[in-house]
Amino acid sequence: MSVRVRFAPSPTGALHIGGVRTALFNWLYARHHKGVFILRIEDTDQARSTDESIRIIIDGMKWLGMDWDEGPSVMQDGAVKGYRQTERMDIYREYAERLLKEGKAYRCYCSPEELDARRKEALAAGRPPKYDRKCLNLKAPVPGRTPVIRFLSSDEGTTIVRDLIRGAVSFENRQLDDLIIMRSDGFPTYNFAVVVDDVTMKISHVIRGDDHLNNTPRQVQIYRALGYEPPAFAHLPMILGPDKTKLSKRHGATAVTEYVDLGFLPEALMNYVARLGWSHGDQEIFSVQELIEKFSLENVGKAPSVFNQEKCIWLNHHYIQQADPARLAGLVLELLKKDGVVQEGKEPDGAWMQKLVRILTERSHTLVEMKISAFPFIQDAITVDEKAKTKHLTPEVAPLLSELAAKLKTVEPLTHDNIEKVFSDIVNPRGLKLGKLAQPVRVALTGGTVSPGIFDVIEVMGRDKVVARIEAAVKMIG
RNA sequence: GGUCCCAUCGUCUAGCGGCCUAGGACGCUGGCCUCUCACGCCGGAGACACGGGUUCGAUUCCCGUUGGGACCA
Repeated sequence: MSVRVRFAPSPTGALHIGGVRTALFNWLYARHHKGVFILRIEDTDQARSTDESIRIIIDGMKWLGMDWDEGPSVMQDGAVKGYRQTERMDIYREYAERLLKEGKAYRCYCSPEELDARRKEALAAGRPPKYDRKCLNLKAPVPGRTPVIRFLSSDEGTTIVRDLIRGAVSFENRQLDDLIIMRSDGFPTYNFAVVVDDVTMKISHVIRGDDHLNNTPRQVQIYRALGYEPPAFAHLPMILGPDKTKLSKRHGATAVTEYVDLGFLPEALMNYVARLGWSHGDQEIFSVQELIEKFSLENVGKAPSVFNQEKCIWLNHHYIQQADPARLAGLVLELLKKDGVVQEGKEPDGAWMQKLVRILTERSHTLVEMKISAFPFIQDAITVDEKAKTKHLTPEVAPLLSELAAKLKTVEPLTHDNIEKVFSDIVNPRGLKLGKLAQPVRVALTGGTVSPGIFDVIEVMGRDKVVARIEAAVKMIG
């Protein structure tokens, strides 16, 4: 059986982590089985759906490197065409008509108020608040009312959902009432639209969040009523926030765009999200290729998992170490431009940017950290931290700094090893430890007490800035 | 409230009856390295929710309790 899977988000806002995980597992499953991955937009909630949201979802997936074989296209003017439910209205109507004709669905004219009243009544009488099928055997339309269409569900026996992750989950049919499949405004309801979509798109495996597990028996019944065998289901456990409730905005960053802004690399986020609910022995680090090779629904767990940003940062650090310096240089440069630290057209030399990035990589957990560490190298002026100044820029180091500045003026070439020699020549005769000179110089050059190795700093910062800043520090001491 | 799902260190997880005095990773922590901060390396604390079964033997199977979650209302 050929694999056809889909990711079907509602375009009502950002692409959040939960959505990414669902998309990722579908994508990995498709790529692993050399199947087809479809992106489909569930925009029947017209009031909340926007093209802007679709574009955000598309951008997010592209950023992560998830490509799809079938899906909507973004036009020149930003409009989104294809693979969206609002373009498929007549298909839903057609299928609903069919059920109606076959006596598997019926029109219902009950108003929301009436339904509500009867529900309360039932509740008060201790009966389950199910729809009472008042309209089931209606002979003629009720004048002045637009009907909804209800699915006639069976009220005996059980419906078994065969789930690749949960096993067989059974539901008593009498618990399920005759759900509305078409609203009075002519729009299909979620449970009906998904089934019609999945049937017409020949979806083989429905991989989605387990918040849909309870909807599944109804959908299974609709599949059968329509004359199709249901696809294979795989309900993924939820991703929770640190307080173990469903991950949401109040838990901090939940949208992919936020992870971009926080300075994450897409491969780090992908690796992290893949390991949420899925594992492959003890392995933590997976390239995209490995994920595709090793991914299997059998190794997806059942328990929900908490999103842990610390671990995601650790992975990001790992991938920053692995990344090509040219790529990192480009990304950091973008951030510097966004901050206005670098002006358009006045970009530093590319080779130099790479040199800079190389000395910053080791201690950067995010691109944003890297960008901040780059400031002293890029900006003309630095601000010297007061505490660092009083601690390290003391009168007794002034002569050492002066001597250093003088010597650095003539060292040729200005390389790590040569600089190290200069430091030794100043420090050794006096019986001082290197740190005695290195820390003050660090403060003089960067304004703070944290930086890459001081010889690297000097080499990359360049003679002019270095000498000027050391001399300025000497003056500062007075 | 009804239905359904879930339950191993703080977190992500390995474990698919004996290999478990429960392994790895993040985080935390002690040390080493060291020009600062990191990185790296070595070590440490830290979990099978509880109670019944089944079995020669349960983290692993079954039932219940408790606790979480989701959906429907």
